[in-house]
Amino acid sequence: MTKAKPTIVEVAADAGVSLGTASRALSGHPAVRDDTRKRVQASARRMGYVPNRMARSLRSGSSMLIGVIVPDIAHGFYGRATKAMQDVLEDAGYQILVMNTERQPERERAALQSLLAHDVAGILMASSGGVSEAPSVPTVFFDSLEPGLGYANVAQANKEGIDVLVGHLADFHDYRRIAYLGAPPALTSGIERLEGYRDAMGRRALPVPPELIVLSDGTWSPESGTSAMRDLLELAEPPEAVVAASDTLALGAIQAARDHGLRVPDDLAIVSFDDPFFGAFIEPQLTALMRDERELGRIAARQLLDALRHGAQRPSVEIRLPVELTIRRSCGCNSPGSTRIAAQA
Amino acid sequence: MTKAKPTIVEVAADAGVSLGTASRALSGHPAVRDDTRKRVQASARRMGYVPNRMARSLRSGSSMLIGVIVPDIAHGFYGRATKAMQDVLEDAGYQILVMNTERQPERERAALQSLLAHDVAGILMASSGGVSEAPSVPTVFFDSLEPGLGYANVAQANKEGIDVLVGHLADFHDYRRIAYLGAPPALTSGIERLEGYRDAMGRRALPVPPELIVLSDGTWSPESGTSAMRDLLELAEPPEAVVAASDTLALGAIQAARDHGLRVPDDLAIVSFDDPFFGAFIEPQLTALMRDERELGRIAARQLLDALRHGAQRPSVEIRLPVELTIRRSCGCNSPGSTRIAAQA
DNA sequence: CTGAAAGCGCTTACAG
DNA sequence: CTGAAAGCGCTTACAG
Repeated sequence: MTKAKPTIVEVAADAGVSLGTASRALSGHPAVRDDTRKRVQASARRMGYVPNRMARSLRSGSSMLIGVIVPDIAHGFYGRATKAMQDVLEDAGYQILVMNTERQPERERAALQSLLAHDVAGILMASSGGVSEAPSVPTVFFDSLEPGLGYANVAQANKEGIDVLVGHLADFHDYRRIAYLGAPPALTSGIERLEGYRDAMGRRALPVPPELIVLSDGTWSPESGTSAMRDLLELAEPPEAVVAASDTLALGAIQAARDHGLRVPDDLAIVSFDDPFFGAFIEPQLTALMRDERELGRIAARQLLDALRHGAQRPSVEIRLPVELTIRRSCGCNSPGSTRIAAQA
Repeated sequence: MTKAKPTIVEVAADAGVSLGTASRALSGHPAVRDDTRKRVQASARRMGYVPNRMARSLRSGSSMLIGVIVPDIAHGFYGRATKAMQDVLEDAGYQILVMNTERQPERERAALQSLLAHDVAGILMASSGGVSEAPSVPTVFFDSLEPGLGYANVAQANKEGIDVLVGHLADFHDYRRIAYLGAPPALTSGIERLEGYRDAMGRRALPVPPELIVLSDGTWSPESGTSAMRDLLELAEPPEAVVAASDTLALGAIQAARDHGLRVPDDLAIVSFDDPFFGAFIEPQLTALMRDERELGRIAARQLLDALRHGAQRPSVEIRLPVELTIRRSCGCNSPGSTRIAAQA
C-alpha cells in the first residue's frame, strides 16, 4: 500500500545507465566497472528495488521454484517433512510452492497442472494416487512411492517397522493373538504395512484369521481408528494386542478400548507405527516407532537438487529410512524410559 | 521428464489460427466463433497445453498469487490456519506461496521481499516482529497484530480467554495462588495474555507477587515450558494452580510437575490457553480453551479477498475470535465430559 | 566496459 | 470474428 514497486528501467534511469548495464551490475556480472556497479546498487537500494522474479524466470527459462504436493500440510508428518525440504531447498536458492490434495487424486492432478503452469523446476510429492506417468520436470516421490517413476523414491522402512512392532509384542511379551489395525492397502504405507504384518506373523508361525485384520476408511483419522477398533473389540475372541498402522489410528484405538472399559495395556496392548508428537504425554504412554520426517524431507529434497544439478537420466532409485522403536508403556512394558531398537531397511 | 511443454504458439499453429485467437478461444473471450474455439480447445487438450502463469501474470499484471508468512508451518496452529486460508483462496482462483520465518525477524523481512519479488497480489501474515511498515500490497495480519497496519488484523480474544481461565480457577475452584506460565511479552499473544492475567487477577483482588509470573524463552516449546515451570515449583510457597499461555507450554509444565513428583490436578492444577490436538488423550486430560484456527484462517483470507476486490482504503479493522473453555480434568474438575463457556471478545 | 536489441509466453487494445 | 502488433520486466548474446 506504500509505494509502487520500481522496475529495473527506473533504477537504470536513476543511476544514469542503460537497463542492460543495470541488470549486469545487479546480477554480479564481471564486466561492469566498479563505480558503475556501486552507483546502480545505491539507486536500487534507495528505491527499494526488488527484481521481478516472474520476468526473470520467463526470460532466463528457470523459475527457481519447486512444487511440493502433500495430502495435508496441517498434518504433523507432512508439515515437518515440508519444512525440512524447504530448509534444504532455500539454501540452494529455491522457493517452494506447496499444494494440498486432501488425499483426492483429482485434486492431485489439478495441483500438478498448477505447479507445471508455474513453471516449477522440479517436484517433490507424496502422492495419493493421482499420478500415472512421470511429470515433465524432475520429480522425487516420498512417503507414497511410485516405483520406477521419478528420480528417486524415499520412504520409511514400512515392512521392517511392522516386523519390529510385531516382534516386540510376540517375542518379548509372548502375545499370540495380535491384531492389525490399518488403513486400506491403497497407497504404499497402507500396502506395505499390511504386508509387513502378514509377513511378521507368518515368520513367527502365528495364525492370522481374517477377523484380526481391520481397516479404517483411508483418512487415517483417530475417528476412523476408533470405529475400526470397535470391530476388533466385539469379536468373540478379542485380540491380546493390536498393532496400529499410525499414531492417529492408535489414539483412536485407545479411545475405543477406553470406551469399552478396557485398560491399556493391562487388558489389551496397543503399539503404533508412528510416534505421535506428544507420545510421552498420552495415557498410557505409547510404544511406537519414532519417525524422522525431517530427515526424510531432507533426503528427498537433496535427491531433487541432485536431479536438478546433474539432470542425470539414471533409473529411479529407492531409499528407505531406518525405523526405531521407542518402548514406553502401552505394550505392557514397565520401563519408564525408552529403549531403542533400530531396524534398518 | 516426458514431453516438453507446448506453448500457445504451437497450439495456435496446430489449430490453424493466430496466437491471439488461440488465447481468446482458451480464455473464454466471447468474440470467437464457436467452431474455432472448439478446434483450439481440442488442440490444447491433445497437446497437453498448460498456460504459463508467469507469462500471463507478467502481461496481465495480476499474479493470482497470495503470500502467507508464518513462524512455523509445521506447528499445528499455523498449519491448520494456512490450510483454511488456502481453501478459501483457491476457491477464488488464487494460489498461495507459504514462507516460514522460524520466528526470526530477519527471515521475515527476507520472506516479504521474496513474496514481493513473486509479485503476490496480497499477503497474509503472522508476524514475528520483522515488519515496520505496511507492505506495498494489501496485507492482512493474523495471530500477531500490527494495529493500524494492513487491511485487517485478526486474532483470538487473548485477554478474555485468560480471564475465563483465571475465572474458572478462582471463582469456581477457589484457588487464590494462581501463577502464570507464559512467553515473553514480545508479540501480541505474549503481551495480551500476560496483561489478561494481570487484569483477571486484579479484578478478583488476588495478589500477584512477581515470582508468580514466569516466562519461557519465546520458542513456545514444551521444553521451554518445563524449564520455566521448574522455577515455579522451587518457590518457597509454590502456586496452587497454573495458567499456561499455550498448549505446548502446558505440556511442558505437566512434565515438570510430574518430574517433581506432583500429581495434577491433586497437588497442582494446570489449565492452558490453547487446546492441544490430542487434548483428550493427555494425562490428565487438559482443561483448556478450544481454538478454532480454521475459522481464524478463513476470516483472515476472506478479509484479504475483500481488500483485493474492493481495494478500499479503509482504516485497518481488528477482528477477534471468541474463545471457548473446555473443562476436563487438569483443573480439578471431575466431569468426564466437557462443558463449554464462551467468551466473546 | 556499455548500449541497443531481441525475445521469454502470454494478453489485449487496434484494425480490418 | 480474426490477425498483426505492442508490451509486461527482465536477461543475454551482439556490437562497439
